[in-house]
Amino acid sequence: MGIIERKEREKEARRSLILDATERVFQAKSIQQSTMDDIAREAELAKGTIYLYYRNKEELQVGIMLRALEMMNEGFQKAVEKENLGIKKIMAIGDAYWVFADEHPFHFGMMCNSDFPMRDQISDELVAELNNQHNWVWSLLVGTIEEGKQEGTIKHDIDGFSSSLMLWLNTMSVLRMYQKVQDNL
Amino acid sequence: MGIIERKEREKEARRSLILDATERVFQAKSIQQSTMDDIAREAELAKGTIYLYYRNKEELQVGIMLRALEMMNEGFQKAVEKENLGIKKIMAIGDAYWVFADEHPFHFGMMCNSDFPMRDQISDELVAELNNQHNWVWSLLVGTIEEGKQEGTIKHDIDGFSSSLMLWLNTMSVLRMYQKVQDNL
DNA sequence: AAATGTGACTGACCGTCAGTCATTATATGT
DNA sequence: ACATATAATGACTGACGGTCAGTCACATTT
Repeated sequence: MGIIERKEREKEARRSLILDATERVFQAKSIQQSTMDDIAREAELAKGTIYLYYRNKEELQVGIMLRALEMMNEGFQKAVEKENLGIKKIMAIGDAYWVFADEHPFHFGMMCNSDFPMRDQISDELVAELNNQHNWVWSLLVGTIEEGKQEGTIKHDIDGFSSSLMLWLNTMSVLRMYQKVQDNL
Repeated sequence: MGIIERKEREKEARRSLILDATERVFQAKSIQQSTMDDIAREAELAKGTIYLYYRNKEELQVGIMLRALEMMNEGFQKAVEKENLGIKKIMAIGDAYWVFADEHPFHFGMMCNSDFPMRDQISDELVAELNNQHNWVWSLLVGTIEEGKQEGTIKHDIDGFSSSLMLWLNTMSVLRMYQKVQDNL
């Protein structure tokens, strides 16, 4: 049945267009200030239609977070592919991180937004996708550190898990704060 | 005229009691979930009365942020007083920071809340008080580093300003992220 | 001690906005 | 052409942040 598949594609396209509109509105006003009516108007749809594709405003927010994560992970993937040695790969990921935050401040901001929506108001699918993306980047970090240890470019006594955690926490949070400080002055 | 002064004191006490109630409500539910009616009920006042003391919900939030900053700065003050050498003082401040985040997680969370209210919705007095507290802790850091340099316990080629910034960004943001990660797992 | 003034306090009310649902429009199958 | 299913709509609802005309206890004046 090609019809069902076509409908599926169309539905997916709609979802994407709605997210596009949401991004534009969120970027123009703040998230708080943006209303569902704004988003509906921007998407050229009735408000009720939005709710056929996203359960509530928070799902829209998570949808954009997901996009941001995917964009960043893509950048990581490319960064890793360019290098051969584990230690170089880790450094390339670090660079890609800064580049992403610099080139896509809006998406970076969305990605590490701290007033994170309650999980139970979000559809299981979205939560699962979020977890997927998080796991992917996580195992990339841990895996690359392991790789470096095998090659000898990273010391053996370094624990992949905890050093990934520290790397992650540090860059993520410092960048975020730095951005915040820049905004306020 | 003692009456005016008494009224002034009473007004200040009310403000404080309202903040107490707000803290209890914010702690029980999230900030978003808390309604002004909740706070009024908790404070045993009519909703309108709250608005005689605070312009809006966000001022209440800032009020609590201020309390948190004051608490932390007090801890810093005590930490500094216990030590003689500049380098020791800096380390004592670092310890005090961790202790504060550990012992007052709610206030710590409020203090570095990222969905910071728009400044123009907040009374000038509150903004000024916030700036006071920020400046105080800032000059404590920079001053202490200078002190250490004079004594020779901190290297001369260290720039007080930028290293304070890095110290601050690092501890503040790492701690915050760390707390967040702990919350979510 | 009566009249007048003050301002802290109240809670019914308003505008806004997230979210719903009965109705209408459109596409598909026979 | 008709029946059925699916998609889209927008008027409506309820909740919430914020307002304001009115009340009342107490201070001040006459």
